[in-house]
Amino acid sequence: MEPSLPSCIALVDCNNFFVSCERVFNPKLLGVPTVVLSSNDGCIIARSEEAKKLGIPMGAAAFKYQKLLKEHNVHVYSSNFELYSDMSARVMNILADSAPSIEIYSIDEAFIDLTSIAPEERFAYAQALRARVTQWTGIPVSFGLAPTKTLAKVANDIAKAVSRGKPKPGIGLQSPGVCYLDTPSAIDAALKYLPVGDVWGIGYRYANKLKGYNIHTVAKLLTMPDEWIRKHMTINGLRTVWELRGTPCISLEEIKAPNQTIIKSRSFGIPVRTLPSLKEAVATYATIAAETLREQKQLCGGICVWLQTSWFVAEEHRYFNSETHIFPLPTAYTPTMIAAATSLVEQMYRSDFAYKKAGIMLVDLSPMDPAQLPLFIATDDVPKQTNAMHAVDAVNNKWGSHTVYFVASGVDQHWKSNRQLRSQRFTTQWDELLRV
DNA sequence: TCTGGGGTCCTAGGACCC
DNA sequence: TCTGGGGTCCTAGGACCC
Repeated sequence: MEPSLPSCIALVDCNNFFVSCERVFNPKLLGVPTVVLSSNDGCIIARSEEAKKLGIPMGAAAFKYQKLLKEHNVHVYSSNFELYSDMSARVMNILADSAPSIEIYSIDEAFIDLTSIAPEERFAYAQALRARVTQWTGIPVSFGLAPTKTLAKVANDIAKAVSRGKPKPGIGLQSPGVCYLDTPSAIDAALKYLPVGDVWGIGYRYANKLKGYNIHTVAKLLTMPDEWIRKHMTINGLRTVWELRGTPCISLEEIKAPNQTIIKSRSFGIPVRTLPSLKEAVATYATIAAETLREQKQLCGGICVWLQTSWFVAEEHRYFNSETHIFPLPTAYTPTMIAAATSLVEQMYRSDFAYKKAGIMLVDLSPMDPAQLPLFIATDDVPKQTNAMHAVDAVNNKWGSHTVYFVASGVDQHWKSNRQLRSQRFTTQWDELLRV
């Protein structure tokens, strides 16, 4: 008899999440090919099953598939992150209410720890929870259950295959959208022919490198000695391998660690050539970054700004530059950050380029409370600044973001990203509610 | 042949994830 | 014409300290 496994982690993954969100509010999209584009309508970042069957790859440049999309009447949407974030919160709340403990891993994925549930009840538990999420939110989800996070990812892929009508006979317990790798032999069977590149933690570079050593499947990878893995794939690769062998090395993080950096960057809807427009853009990014910073109750010690042209122009028309400003006093005060960001843009700006993108990064973050104050710098203004930002945030939270804003961000913002194909923000804006 | 030993901090580059 | 945005971690090497 096989011994019972010590731990059980479930990976819950929303199927084709952004497309599924659109479908909740627009049922005519059900069963027809549908895709969602990235910011600035650049890439295809979510595809319905029907769209995948047309051969549209993940991350494809939208303009390259224009013709195919039209020919097959594919429904195309700009991304609507306000909607997706809200739908994500609904899914996560249901999971958090039901599960013993949860780590929200990304906008469409969560790990939950089912170790405390009796092994013989876990499969039915997952089926019931899956049905509840779909019934309450309209979002289809998949559950993969296994002793470690990395194996739960593998199980989740099988669960999705079952949903598509392609079960893998003899590998653990399976039903549409649920797979439980419940025994060592089920795990062995799941890994036997699995390509190494399909494993969580092994990207295409490592997959190529492994191919060079004639290692194509996970089963083969697991025969390699620890020292070899450590040498060629660092400690992270070794953790992945141990996880595949059934030993948990990546723990469930129930409490999200504070960000170490905050990045805001966007491509422009049109090529931007003038300094004032670039300054407006980085002032806008500094403003929204500062909002995120204050939301997280953090201060930043520095700001890094970059400007760039498109990568897809002749080399002599390419330009990238970045500069960092260190604040003498860590801050979350928007005007200070706008001043620093726009002054860095002035330093880097060259009039002979067409800029495609700019961005800012807040670095050296520290907690707002208790703040580490310097000895030799006057801090008299800090309480006033804190109160002012508190008031601005309160107004914008109550009456909608951008109710009060800094004129440095520009008024018409003609450089803004394209997103003409965005659906309504059905769940977060009163004037965009679904009409029946 | 052999050139002291033990540390910290920073940065660039490379890897990964969604 | 048109190619996303936002994150984390590890390692090697150099600068610098006593």
